[in-house]
Amino acid sequence: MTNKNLADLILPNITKTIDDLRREYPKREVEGEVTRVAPSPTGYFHIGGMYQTLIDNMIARNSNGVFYVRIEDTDSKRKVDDAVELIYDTLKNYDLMPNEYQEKDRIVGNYGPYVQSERKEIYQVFIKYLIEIGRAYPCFCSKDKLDEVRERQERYKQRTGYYGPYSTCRKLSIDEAYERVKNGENYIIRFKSKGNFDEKFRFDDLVKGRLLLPENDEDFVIMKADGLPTYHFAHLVDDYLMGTTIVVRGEEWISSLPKHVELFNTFGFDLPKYIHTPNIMKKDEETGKLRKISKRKDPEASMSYYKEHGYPTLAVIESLMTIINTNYEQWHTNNPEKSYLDFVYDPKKMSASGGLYDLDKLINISKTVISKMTKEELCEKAYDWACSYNEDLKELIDRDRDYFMNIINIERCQKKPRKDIAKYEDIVDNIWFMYDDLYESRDKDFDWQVINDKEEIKNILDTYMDKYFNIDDKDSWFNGVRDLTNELGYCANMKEYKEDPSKYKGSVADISTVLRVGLTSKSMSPDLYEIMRLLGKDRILKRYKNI
RNA sequence: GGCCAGUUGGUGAAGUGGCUUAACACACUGCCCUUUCACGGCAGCAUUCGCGGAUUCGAAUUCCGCACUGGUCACCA
Repeated sequence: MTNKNLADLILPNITKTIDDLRREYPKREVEGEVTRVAPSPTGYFHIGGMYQTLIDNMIARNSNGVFYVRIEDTDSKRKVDDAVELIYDTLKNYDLMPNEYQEKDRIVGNYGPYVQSERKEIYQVFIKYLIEIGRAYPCFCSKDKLDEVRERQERYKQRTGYYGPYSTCRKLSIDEAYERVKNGENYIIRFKSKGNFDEKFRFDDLVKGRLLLPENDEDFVIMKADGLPTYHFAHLVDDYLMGTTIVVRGEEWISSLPKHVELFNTFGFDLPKYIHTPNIMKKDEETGKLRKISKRKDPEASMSYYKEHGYPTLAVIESLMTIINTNYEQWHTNNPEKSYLDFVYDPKKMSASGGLYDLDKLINISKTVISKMTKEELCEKAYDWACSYNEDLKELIDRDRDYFMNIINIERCQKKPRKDIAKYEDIVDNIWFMYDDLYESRDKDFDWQVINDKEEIKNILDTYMDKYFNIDDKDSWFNGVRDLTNELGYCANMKEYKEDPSKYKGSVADISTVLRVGLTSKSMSPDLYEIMRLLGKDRILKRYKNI
């Protein structure tokens, strides 16, 4: 009995060789880097995935290379329906569609299939070869037995794992292994390691720099009972065949790097370059400590969070850019008119430690992004969002699109536009008082600030309506306010007022506040004159009289 | 517990032996501008770079030890 016999027994249908596959997937002829993002279809798009996608995309674009998506669905237990759709929807939404991918039955690119479950035979060609040369073997150990061994290792403070003296099935003779497979015993395939844990090797990571890691000596699983490969093996086969030159993945993979290195070396394949990205951290509300952002505890870990709340995609991208490359913000302020697409990513400018994802920062960036949009652009985006997430806003825009645009346009067309909207979700709360029906139905807490006396408020509003009402143009309107201020014994000039406040009942600021609160019920609003102009005389008078 | 990595203000961070009295941005506070709020402008916010020791004329930067934080140790990726 030979290894060849064993390989044929385990994988009888595999007739292709690695050379055949090499001919089917020839070496790429691209000048730039080949990157990939490899999500698992678990029905969840993690912010860390978006972060990596951005990096992959930039590297490929900057170098004139290729960026592709590979769906890693070798874990049938975790697979979720429509998850692949969610991945591509998110990528499209952020305008990050790759050069090569596979969506439904459509394959774009020559290195597919880009879904791992459809590549089973390809992996098995490599696995069969390994069995033939005696570098892989079937393992019949049960889960229970493995657990027992691990417990014993822990008890005796040994390293856990299937290595050295613990790799029992490795010692089985070919004849015995052959018989047991033939008899229908359950098994998986393990890699036969030749490494020595006490020997270290150097490894250069593009972000982490030089690492010193122990060689792998574990006979880890490469093919599961369902015939699909484990991540480690799929990584080898796919990234070799698909010609990946830079692998971008989370730093949790560093500890399995020795396995990958041994695998690549065994086949004599060149190792890709690696970027191990730091984890995205968050401050825990309860303990006050930093921790990895969590799928279960933190809604903002999911990309759906940003969509639901109506953050512009550009704002999310830019906030991620600030933690991807520490010099991004500087670059952005120096090149305000350029798109983030023009930025050249540099792995050396990436922090090696975990970066904190700060929602406050996102809000600030988002306000700036929205303030730079034209009214048409904002209206369109807000409307798209409202169609799925906010009936009220959709209704307001449907009712009168121009009126809506006029409202959001207040203090927009100036060198430093107003920044009061961070997300589409905020819009209704910002403008409801511009609509009579909402103004009638909402609970209003008139926030009068300085002048609180009912009689005085009535006096101010009455005098204003009688004598000084004028919204023809901004100057005459303001002059009216000034005259009103003087007549009632307040100071119309802020400088004079500040020199000696005791000489006056108050200032033009106080009068303006009364006019603003009387009209909007809020002490904070965009430019008062613009609001008045949009509302028109009748509606203003009606509201003032009702107070 | 073994192995690997990280540790600079409230936060993201710049920093690779003297240009650092530690940049810049967010947050916060104050002032100014402004008819109010916001926007904007200015200023304040780490006497100090996790702790201890060593090297050096000189250390956030180099070396050693310790502490803490994170990652990993699956037929999950």
